[in-house]
Amino acid sequence: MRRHNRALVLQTVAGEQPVSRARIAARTGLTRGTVSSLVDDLLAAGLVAELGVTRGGTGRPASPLQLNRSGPAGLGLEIGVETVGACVVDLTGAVRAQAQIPSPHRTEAPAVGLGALVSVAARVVAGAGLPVAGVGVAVPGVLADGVLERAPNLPRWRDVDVAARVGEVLAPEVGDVPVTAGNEADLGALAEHVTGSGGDDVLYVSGGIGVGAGIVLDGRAFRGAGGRAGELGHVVVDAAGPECSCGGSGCLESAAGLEALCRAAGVGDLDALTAAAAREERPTVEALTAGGRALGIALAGAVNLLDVPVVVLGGAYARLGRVLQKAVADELARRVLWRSPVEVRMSPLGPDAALVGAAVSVVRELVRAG
Amino acid sequence: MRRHNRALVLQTVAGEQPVSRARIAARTGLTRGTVSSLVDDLLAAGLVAELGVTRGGTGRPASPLQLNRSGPAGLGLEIGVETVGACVVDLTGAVRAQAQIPSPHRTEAPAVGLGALVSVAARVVAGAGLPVAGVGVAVPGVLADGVLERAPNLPRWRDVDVAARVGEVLAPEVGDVPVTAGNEADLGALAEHVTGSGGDDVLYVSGGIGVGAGIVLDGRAFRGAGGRAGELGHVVVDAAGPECSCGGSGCLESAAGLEALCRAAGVGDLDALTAAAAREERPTVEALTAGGRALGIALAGAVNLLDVPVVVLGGAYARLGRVLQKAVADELARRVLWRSPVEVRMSPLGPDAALVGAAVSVVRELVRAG
DNA sequence: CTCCTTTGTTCGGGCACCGTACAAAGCCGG
DNA sequence: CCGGCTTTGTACGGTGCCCGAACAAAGGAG
Repeated sequence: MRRHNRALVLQTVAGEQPVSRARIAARTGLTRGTVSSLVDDLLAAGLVAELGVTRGGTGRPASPLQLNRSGPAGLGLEIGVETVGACVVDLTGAVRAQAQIPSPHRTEAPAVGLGALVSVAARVVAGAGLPVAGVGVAVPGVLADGVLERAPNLPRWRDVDVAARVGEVLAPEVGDVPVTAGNEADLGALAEHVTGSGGDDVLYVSGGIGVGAGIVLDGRAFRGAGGRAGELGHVVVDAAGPECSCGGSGCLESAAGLEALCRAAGVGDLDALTAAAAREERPTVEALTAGGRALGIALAGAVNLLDVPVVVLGGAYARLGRVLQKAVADELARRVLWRSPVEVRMSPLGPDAALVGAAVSVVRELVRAG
Repeated sequence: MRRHNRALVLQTVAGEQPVSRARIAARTGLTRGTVSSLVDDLLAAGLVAELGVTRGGTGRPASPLQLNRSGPAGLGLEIGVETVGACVVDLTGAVRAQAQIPSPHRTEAPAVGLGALVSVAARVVAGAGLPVAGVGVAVPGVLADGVLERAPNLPRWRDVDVAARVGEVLAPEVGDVPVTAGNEADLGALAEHVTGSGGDDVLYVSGGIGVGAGIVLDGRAFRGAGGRAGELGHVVVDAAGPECSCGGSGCLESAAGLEALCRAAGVGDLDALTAAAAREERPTVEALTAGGRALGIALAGAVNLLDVPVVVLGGAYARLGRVLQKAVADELARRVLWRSPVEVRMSPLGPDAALVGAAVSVVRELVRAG
């Protein structure tokens, strides 16, 4: 009960800072006295801090409160296909330290990757100088209860209990804090939702060799009954299209995955594709237009089904500029049933979204729990 | 606070009846004393009833509680394309009275339909003999805040505030009770979820001239940010397919809508199609197989996106038998990424699902609120 | 017939919130 | 320069509601 109200107060602070005790009382419906008492708890726990600055108006100046930027922080980790990364965000969600190093997970066993993860995490934690209250790990694959069930690009990690293993190797660094693992696209969606100052419903698409979607509904990540929601890559965009490794045919990945885009544009990798897109070379523009159309078709289906007002293009897509964005937006405008336009944004976080999202998921949970 | 706990107790009774006070206490974590006090409230409100039967075991016999079948009931209404219907369900969700009459909404103004609705509602309410605590209205169209925003098959009802209008005309019959309006497919999904004894996540597809989906996530109807979620009919199943009235091409409706199925099978209407399907006539079987494949493609996309374990085929589809079900299930098995099979059920409620769902939504809300 | 088990009720104790009253601290007008 | 005004934050009694323990009730087992 008190716990609930403490969380309510904390969320109010998070939603509008700086804010006075009196304003919190007005917003939550609690009494000023009750709020004072709850705020005392939060101050003692180090979750909020008092500014002390008394910028005037009429009446007694308020004593403004905000989330404690030196308080407990979240450590985000990412296990990419060929990299590991780490970042620390404070309670406000601001990134305080970040680093990334290469790590060949396709060829090396998980133990090697975990070693790399520890080293980069240690550096980042030391750099930030904040107490770590929890760890989030982003992984490109399907998780069930923290166990990696399916990860096409991380074959040696199959059936690894990521959360548990990371917790073990990281214990010397950060102590015995809760570790959660999440899908890369889901966490990317969360990051875009939080930093994007967007609404409470976002469909985030992470482009890469695979195409995954993260869904934020009503302000929280939606993972489905089995934690596997968001597999957009194998939506059918052309029933007559090529066979796919998934057993179907005409999947989105075959038309708008990174490999298909590179092949159609006649370039070797994402960097070359990005450069060619920036120069607006003819075959690349055509390839991106065709891929964007396919993506738009798949997204239109998802938007019609979920009624989401904002679509964010992230991952590799974030680097491919306006040609892609326009093709997607055109197709959405044509196929979405309602007239209020669906907004198509390029991800401002780009390839860091998942990493930041992993860290943000931790502090978000801290704030939610009070 | 007390309200919250009262609701908790009521939901426990709803989840497992009959049930003793002591068992409720064990389940909820409250004290037996507290539960007793809360149950007294619920008895006074007429929401639960005491059975009085004391079937023995060891120890003092319990006094079993269950939802009051004579207590407040929900009135469900449906405005179909050419019919109006009404039904009353008691607190347990059991249908206590039901009726349907024709009403040509395509040609007549809403006022005429409302008149028909009142007459059928009055009959059903009298037949059930229970106090009506609320009204739910199912409508085949997109609603925003109770206003019918888009309803292709109900052109004269456009922009009508269904909930408000129904509330006005029904006030003499049932008094001043809350009226809510909902999409037909959403309410159908709710009904299947509640009666189907299924899990908390269901994707319900209502086949007809249009194809709509109702989504139940985590035990509650999901309507999306703008209340328009579930438009499955215009998912693309074949980019090269025919143009559609929605502006796109190759939409599911063009391949698996009722009109397409009839045309492909060479029959005139749903009744003929149903009969031909029952006789397993060759062209009909082929038409249903092709339609079922298209439906399966669209559903696979939705399932991959939402990770829903159960798909229910309802509306007209409920009458089309195993041929359709098999084609859908085959396509789902092929295209859904995870190996745990997606269950494909035929709706047991059939065409009544939306009507029952409208009534169920009312009592569900009563139970949720305590 | 007596004991035992389980149920439902009753009664003090305490926690948390509410309402009100009061001190604090800066603006504003004379 | 100073008193009123306004708004903020704190202190104190009152109340609602839940918990824990003790107690009466009601039937089965030996």
